[in-house]
Amino acid sequence: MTAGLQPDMFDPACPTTVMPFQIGDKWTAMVLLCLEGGPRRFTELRVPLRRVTPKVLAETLRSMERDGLITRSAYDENPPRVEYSLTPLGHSLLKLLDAARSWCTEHMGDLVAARAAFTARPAATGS
Amino acid sequence: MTAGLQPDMFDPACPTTVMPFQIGDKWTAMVLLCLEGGPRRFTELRVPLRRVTPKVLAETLRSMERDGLITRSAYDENPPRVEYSLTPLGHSLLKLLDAARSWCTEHMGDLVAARAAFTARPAATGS
DNA sequence: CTGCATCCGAATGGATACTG
DNA sequence: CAGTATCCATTCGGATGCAG
Repeated sequence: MTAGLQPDMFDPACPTTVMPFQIGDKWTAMVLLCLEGGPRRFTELRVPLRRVTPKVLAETLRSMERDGLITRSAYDENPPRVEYSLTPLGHSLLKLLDAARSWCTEHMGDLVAARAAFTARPAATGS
Repeated sequence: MTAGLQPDMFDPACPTTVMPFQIGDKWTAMVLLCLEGGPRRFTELRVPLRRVTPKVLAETLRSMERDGLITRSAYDENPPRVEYSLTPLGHSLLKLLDAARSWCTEHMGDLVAARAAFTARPAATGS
């Protein structure tokens, strides 16, 4: 496979962005997801992650590599090519991420309802 | 139960602090854990969380309440008393947290090893 | 006791521009 | 293409002090 990544893979409008769960840095989980389908190149990752600047993406990738979540393979060609891929450890994290996503799917309604209820509450005892 | 919380429940030296997960804000997960055994009072939470200032704890609690993770019960007594307890939603999150902790337990070795390997690496191609 | 207000410092995340 | 370097804005966590 390794079909191109969908540019709208992480729609900013997606309500899951307000989920109370985070893996690593802000973009770590998304990178994990992007890498799920096979190795990806730096620029390739920037497509669905178009909100991230190269600097931040590089930092994220670097820390993920440091933690053994991904592998960086640089090919000394011209033009240069670098590929990032998931390690077994990264894959195992993916499972956890999946659990988190399940939770989100399952309880998003409650969450939204809770927020709505909370917002509509201030008219209580006091003012 | 509701026995007193252990002051060293979250030892700063605990290596799990470097884990790549986070639920909500920095302290959310710990509050969740503290509330696992039953309702707790504000000051009571400050014992194991002695590193957190009242302001931040209040903020954390507030946002957790907003998300329907906990319930805040204020008793208009003298002296004032306020108790926080987990909602079903909070409990369900606890399960997820548990999954995360399992992952940590299981893969912490890999993580530490990866970091060590990464640190010891810079002597590669170049200087 | 509870927890809000103000001010502050550190850390993140990011924009822009430049290099191998 | 794949980053790095510099600078900047915002946010976050926190210290201190005050109020109900």
